[in-house]
Amino acid sequence: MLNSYSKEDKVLLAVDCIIFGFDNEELKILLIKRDFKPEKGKWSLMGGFLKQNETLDDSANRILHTLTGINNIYMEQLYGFSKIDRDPVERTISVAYYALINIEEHNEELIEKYSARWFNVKEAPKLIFDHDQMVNHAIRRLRYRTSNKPIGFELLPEKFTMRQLQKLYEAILDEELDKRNFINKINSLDILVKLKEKDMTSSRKGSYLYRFDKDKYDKKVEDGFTFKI
Amino acid sequence: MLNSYSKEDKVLLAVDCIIFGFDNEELKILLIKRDFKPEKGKWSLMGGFLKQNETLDDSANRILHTLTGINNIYMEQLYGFSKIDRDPVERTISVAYYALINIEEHNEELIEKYSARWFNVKEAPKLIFDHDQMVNHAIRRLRYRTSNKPIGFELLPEKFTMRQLQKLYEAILDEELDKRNFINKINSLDILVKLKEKDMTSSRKGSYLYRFDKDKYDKKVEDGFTFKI
DNA sequence: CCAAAAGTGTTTTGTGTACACCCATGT
DNA sequence: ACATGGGTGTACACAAAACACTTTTGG
Repeated sequence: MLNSYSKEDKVLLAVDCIIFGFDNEELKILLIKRDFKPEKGKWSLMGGFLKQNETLDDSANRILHTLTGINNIYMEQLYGFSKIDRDPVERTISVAYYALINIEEHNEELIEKYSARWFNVKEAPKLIFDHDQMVNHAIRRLRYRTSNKPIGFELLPEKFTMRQLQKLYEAILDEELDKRNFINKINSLDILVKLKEKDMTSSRKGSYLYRFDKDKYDKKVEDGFTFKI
Repeated sequence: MLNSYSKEDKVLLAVDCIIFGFDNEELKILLIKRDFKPEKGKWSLMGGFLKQNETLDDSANRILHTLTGINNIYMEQLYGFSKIDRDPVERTISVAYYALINIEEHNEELIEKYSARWFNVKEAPKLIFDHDQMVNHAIRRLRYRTSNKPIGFELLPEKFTMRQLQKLYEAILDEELDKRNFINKINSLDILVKLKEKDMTSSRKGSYLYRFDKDKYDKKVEDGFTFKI
């Protein structure tokens, strides 16, 4: 009877999450201030250890929920980090995930409980272990993914203006985009619904609100459409 | 004193490798026939368990060397697979890697020792566990990567003809390409050296051999060049 | 002389990029 | 009336795609 690979080494497996948000101006990441050793008081990604009865996705979901109070967050597995001494306490392999949340939805109590704070990705402090490397990896992946999949909307409220969407892409890609070209491109994709409502907070004229039409997008994909910005 | 995360679960961490080769006609993968339980006699990816003193890359290199006898194989980490029951023997997380080798270089003895065989990716047998999923993942990544990095050459001998290179891209992308457009594109990249030698095996006229000029490519990249096919 | 693969340019089409003015409104 | 951001279309440049004939040479 074969019921274990008993002579093989077992290791600790951690999951660390790069949580992205967008405040209408800058791309941000949510970091926590460690209140435990090692590196107590330093900034870090939110993480945790994989449990025996969880998948990596389960674990990432649990960790994300713990810090934000939100379920069903958009997330994607990034990469496995395995340098021998990456965690000075004990050999730990970490699988990094990145997640996209609507920054308005986070739970203040939890943010306080974990001494968490949103940082502009360009002004984030140095992080513990190899977490900076994880963040860089996440940004690269985010740039690629948002250019080829309509996931940017995860960072916005359900209703948003064209200007917000453009600012979002500018923040992610870290480059300025031409307003007319951007709008033409988005409109040619034909996956947004223009609402009758206007957002009046940003100008006297007001700007129309849009909504991402997921059903329409899914149908177009079935017919061979590929999102590309 | 803090020297272990003692109450956390530890898990077995496997590394499984999708090994690609190219025989001038088709994209192939190297599979082994398991001579151990579970699933003895079934086809599988080559794999192994991560050891305490190895990184994931180390582990993948070791596994690749074990089967092929080759060192310094081009490889890239793909994804972590973690379904609870993916391995019926014991909870095992597997990190998949894909690797590219020149199919001529493999070691016959080792191939025999592990009952390995090259399969056309389109005609591969059903594999154990979630290995089919890993292979699909690897093919998608390979398509993306070969379109954006000059790694296809890893699958060819050092000297190769334009026809071989085109066939390689056709096999990877699983679509036919126009001969003139392909050659024009490759030439415009200006990263190959045309040799004086001809390959006389494929036609009476013979076709010129080329070599990838890595130094030239690296210099061009420094100057902002980006490979794109 | 013929079969088989190698080699070679031009035209058309589509996509990306650059660019400037009027509109609506609250104060 | 004016300041502020919102909204709109066209021309040009470049890259991708379509496309067919000539060359070489061993048998």
